[in-house]
Amino acid sequence: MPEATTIRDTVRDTVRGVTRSSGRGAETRERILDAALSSFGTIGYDGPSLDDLANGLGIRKQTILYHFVSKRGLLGAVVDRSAADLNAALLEVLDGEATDWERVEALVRSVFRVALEQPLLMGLLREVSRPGSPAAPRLKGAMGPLMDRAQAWMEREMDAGRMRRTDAQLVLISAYSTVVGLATEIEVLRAAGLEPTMRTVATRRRELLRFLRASLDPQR
Amino acid sequence: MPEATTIRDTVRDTVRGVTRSSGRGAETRERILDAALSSFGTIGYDGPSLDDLANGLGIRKQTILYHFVSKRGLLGAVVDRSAADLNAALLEVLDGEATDWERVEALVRSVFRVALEQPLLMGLLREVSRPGSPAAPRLKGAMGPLMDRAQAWMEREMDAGRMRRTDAQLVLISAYSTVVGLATEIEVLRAAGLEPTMRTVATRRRELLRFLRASLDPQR
DNA sequence: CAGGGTACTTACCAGATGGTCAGGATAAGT
DNA sequence: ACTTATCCTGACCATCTGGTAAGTACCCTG
Repeated sequence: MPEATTIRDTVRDTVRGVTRSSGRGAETRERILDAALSSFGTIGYDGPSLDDLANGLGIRKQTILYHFVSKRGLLGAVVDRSAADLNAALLEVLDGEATDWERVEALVRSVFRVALEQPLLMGLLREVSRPGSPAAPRLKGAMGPLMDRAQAWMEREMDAGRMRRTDAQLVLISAYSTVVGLATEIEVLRAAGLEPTMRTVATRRRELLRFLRASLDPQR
Repeated sequence: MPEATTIRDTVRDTVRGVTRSSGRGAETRERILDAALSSFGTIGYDGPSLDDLANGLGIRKQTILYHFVSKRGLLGAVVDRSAADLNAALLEVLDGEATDWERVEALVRSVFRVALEQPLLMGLLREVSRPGSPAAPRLKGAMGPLMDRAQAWMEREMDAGRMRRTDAQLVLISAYSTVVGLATEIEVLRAAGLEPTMRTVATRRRELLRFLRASLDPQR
């Protein structure tokens, strides 16, 4: 049975990885997740073999499979953990007291802060944005609710006239692409032999804010 | 000898693919290149196996290897052909009569036109921008001269005071990232179920032009 | 018609990869 | 001391993958 392995095992694969999350071997588990995030985020899901990952950790591949059942299970766990990090950063802002345009600015700054602190996470995002990526649905599931919430909030703001009326989803996607593109840009800079400076990032952030302002701000 | 296969066979692999380029089987060759561009540009170099590609074409995998010697040779040929397309579009502008800022605008429009007409090519660019991609050096070799020329031209303009003085390379990379990011954005839009509209592209182009203007235009 | 180059194929293979299975070690509970 | 659950490992395997070897069919040219 070489086919029909798309939805079924995506579900099955993570039953164990999710439920049992603390105990003696939790440390190893985290180390595996860190290494996987690093590798998946840079060279992609198919980049490292389980043996590669295991060797890098001084561990046998079977240990990885013990913790995550399958390679896709590992990917799922990595995506889940990273999405949780992003969600936490964004929820903090969404639950904060900033209002209207301030809140948009705060959201953007928050995302860019995460991008700077955890470039690997951005790499994973970019990787996951690829068409064929097996993690795409997983990420959609993990980040979807937040996106829906953001979209709903924006539409409420629009209804109240505090935000110019446009397609909220389109704006969100555009913003998302900018952030993911930032990861790409950093990689390209590195490939060209230039260390990414703070200036690059700041420029992009300014651009994104300007774009959002142009799309959303009711005055002007 | 499992290692040491980076530079040597990149060179060797394409000897045949490049030299013999017309004849009876040239049609098959082009069909293979088309399919490879499409697959590499969407799901990456490791995405399709040679069997996948061959099956999609109703051909045996050995036929592909006959024409391109190895899978990397195929990738090299795809990158070369795509880079040639891009080069042609850009050279047309560079050799044109537009001057100063007009020329920058013409270049940007030219690139975006190519991006719209050949989205697959953009996909390949994005794919190639990934850190581990085996095609990165190849693209660098194929596009490098043009980039150098553009950079030299920009620096001449700067010396002549017709262009504000900044790091030409940085500006080029930024522009490149924007274009590649556009490809990503289109993919994300598709993944979200939205057909990419002309509006998205136009917005991005306007942003890029504004960015370039802000970076380069001596007045303002 | 002999000979050689071109285009393509069948048969086959060595290595890598994800994954299974049957343990072994250690600490905790009874 | 015996059991049990957790964590980890060695041995093994089925499959897939890029690649090689050895043809076959079809021209064209002498």
